[in-house]
Amino acid sequence: MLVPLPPVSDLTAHLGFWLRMVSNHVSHAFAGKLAAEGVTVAEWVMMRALYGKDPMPPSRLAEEMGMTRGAITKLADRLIGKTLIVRAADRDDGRAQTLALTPRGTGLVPRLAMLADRNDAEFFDCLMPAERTALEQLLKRLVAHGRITATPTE
Amino acid sequence: MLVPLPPVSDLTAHLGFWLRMVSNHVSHAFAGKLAAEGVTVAEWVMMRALYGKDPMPPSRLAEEMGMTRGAITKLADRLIGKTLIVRAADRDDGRAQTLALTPRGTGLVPRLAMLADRNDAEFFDCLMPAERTALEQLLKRLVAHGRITATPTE
DNA sequence: TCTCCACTGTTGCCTAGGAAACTAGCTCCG
DNA sequence: CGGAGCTAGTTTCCTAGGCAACAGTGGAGA
Repeated sequence: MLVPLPPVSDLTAHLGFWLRMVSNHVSHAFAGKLAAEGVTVAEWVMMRALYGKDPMPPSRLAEEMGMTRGAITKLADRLIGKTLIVRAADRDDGRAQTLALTPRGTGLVPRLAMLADRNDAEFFDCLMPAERTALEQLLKRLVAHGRITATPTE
Repeated sequence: MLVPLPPVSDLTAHLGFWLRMVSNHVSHAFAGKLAAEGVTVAEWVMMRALYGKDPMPPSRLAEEMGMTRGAITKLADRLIGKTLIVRAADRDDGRAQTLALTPRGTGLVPRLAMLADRNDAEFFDCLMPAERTALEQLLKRLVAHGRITATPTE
């Protein structure tokens, strides 16, 4: 005789499920737009982090982007290969490096920012202004409550 | 003489940014809890999809989970290696396979579902019931508007 | 000054998933 | 009934990131 299975909460019962579903989709769509410019989301985030700032050590980027230093090394290598950023030795500390946008990289950032604006509009313009605000406030509350710090890249 | 940089919208100006920030964090925390049971998020989603259902072809799982068939093959291989699911040849179609939970897999699903419940509570219990509802409605509206279908795993 | 330890960045090695080529079986149509 | 094309799943190659070991440099204390 068959024992009935214990009831199990549905996947869709979790807010985390819906959050991830929307987030994945929005990010994936954005990745597609960036790909047309030959850039990945992680590359965009790094370039945006460098834009308008002094040359920055990789360790700082690792912290801001929530990635390991190893991953930053490789990500930087790729951007250097595309001549979008440059790596330079730190003047004072023989161990340290700094990363900075090239002119070409600097010129690209505003174009990519436009794509980000457009992507956001594409998904969130269907909400009323008050709803957008409500969503933003809720998300920021969750960030604060969960002590969430890193810039998302994945 | 230095030309001032064009102003560029801040990363944090986008709802997609906050969405991803929270989503990543929630999922990462969940992944940590699952890891204690020796399971990944993708493995959990596959097991949950099989729970209480008839044996299912990989192609159907690929569709539901928003992954390629190739990825499903490998994911299934891993779960088979852990004796949590089994693969069987389809009775009628010589090409087709079916996947189904083993008794051990079936027994594990409720334990994992508890972890999912707990993870959701950890992040979202700080919201008032009305706020939870509001967030859920907004996310579901976005899903509907963006024609989003696949179960998120990444 | 020399030694030990901390810190910075880099380098394998490993995992996970996508894209596309490939195999095997099915189906339809001549 | 035989071949062309379709379909299901697998396999291969590639990318991206984490982890951990590593090398080189700096700094503090004996």
